[in-house]
Amino acid sequence: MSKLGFTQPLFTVDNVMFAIDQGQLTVLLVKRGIEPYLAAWSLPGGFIDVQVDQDVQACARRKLEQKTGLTPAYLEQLQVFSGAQRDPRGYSVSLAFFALVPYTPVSSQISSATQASWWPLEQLDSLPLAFDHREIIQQAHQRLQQKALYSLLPVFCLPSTFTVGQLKTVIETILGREIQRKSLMRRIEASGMFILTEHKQASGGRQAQLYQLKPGVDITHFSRNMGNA
Amino acid sequence: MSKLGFTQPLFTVDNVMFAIDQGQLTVLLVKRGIEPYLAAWSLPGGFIDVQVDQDVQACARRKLEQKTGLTPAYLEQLQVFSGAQRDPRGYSVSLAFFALVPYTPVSSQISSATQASWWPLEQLDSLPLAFDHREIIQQAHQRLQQKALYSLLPVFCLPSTFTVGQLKTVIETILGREIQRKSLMRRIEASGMFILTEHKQASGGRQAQLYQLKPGVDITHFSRNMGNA
DNA sequence: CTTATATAGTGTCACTTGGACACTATATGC
DNA sequence: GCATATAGTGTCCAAGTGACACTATATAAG
Repeated sequence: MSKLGFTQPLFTVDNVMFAIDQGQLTVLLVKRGIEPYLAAWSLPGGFIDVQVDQDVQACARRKLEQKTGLTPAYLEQLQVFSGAQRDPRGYSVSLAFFALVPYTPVSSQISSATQASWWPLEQLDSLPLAFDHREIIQQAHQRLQQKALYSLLPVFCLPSTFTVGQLKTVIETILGREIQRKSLMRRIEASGMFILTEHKQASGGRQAQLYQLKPGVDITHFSRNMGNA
Repeated sequence: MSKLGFTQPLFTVDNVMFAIDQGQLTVLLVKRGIEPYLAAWSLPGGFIDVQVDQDVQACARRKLEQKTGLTPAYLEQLQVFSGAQRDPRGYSVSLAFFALVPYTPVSSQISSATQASWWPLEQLDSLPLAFDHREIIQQAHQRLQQKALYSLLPVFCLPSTFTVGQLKTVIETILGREIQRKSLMRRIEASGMFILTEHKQASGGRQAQLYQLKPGVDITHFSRNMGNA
């Protein structure tokens, strides 16, 4: 049995927070202000503060708040990325989180020197990213796409009241292809997750019903995947 | 930005390894030889050795090998359990793994003083367990049941060649209810994951076709759940 | 006011895949 | 041979999604 006093790895937390902006799936990144990877873009995260953070989830929320000023609408563990090589400072273990939020501009509301910004996934190829963050983002993206097939998780990319059309667009952006409005409406009703409100107009056309998440409901997992996948 | 030198949490790895023995879903536990929770049963795991373990996955395998003499047929990350209270030695972050293996007796092959043993899930209620390991086991059990609904992952609880009847029994044990043999056969064929061999007899009856996992195949994820769930 | 058009929502049928269950196939033991 | 036990197939039904036509209601142009 191991005793205390062993060399421990560096434990950190990273957040992959997604939002939809102008029909594009975007991820929140911060520009690093210190070595290593100085001035490279990276996932908002950092070391846990055992005095402050009740658990790793709380740590993830705090890091997001501090580095970007945003609070995730949805947050779950993704997976651990680890190894001796991934961080030049030493053996590193990083727990990546996967988060969703309605799009909110972020450029000016951060007090610290670090710069935060939303980046469309499509533009990441040409962006210098720190550590193995490119791979982490890719894993998170896959998870998001998977969940969009068997749940309505993408609602967390929308404001508290939204229309079916908006949700359809968000899901299509995440999946990268079109889905049937009819199928989506069937799921919205079958899930029982939502309540109705008044009306609202969209760009020229019939007014759309506004939906709202019932407080405290769990996300329904459907027994079949959507989108013939 | 955090600097090095911060107090780091204790990072550990735990394994929830399942097998089927005599029609019962069992989990592999070891009796603790040190404080805290001396003499309580616990998940095989421990501290990472940054000199030896290439990553957390390798650490999990090493711990299983050292403490139980077994090598998992399947191993994946479950999730992190963390907090200031879960370990009296200090703020603790534990990455739990979820593992499957064909049942193998384990009592005598361990060299160390720690004692390892398979425990049926049904008997855990009356067993004193260390830390929050009861909750971790429960989470792993849920994950296993979920995966059994949309994949043939339970094959990793069987020897390298097996019959449809055996797989059916394993899945039924995991789910705690019966499934249709016909449905299972449809999935086995549709997955393309298996190849055939000769024959084999079961207790009085027609000989059953023996199947074998194709080397290097990925586990198929079906687009619908099985077992009307 | 009428009409074109754009978006919201419904009706309906086909297709896919699991559930149910009867039926056939092949082994063992009496 | 016959009973029985397990293996495997044939077939119909049920549930949920895809496709797509059709209806409903808003705005804008003439």
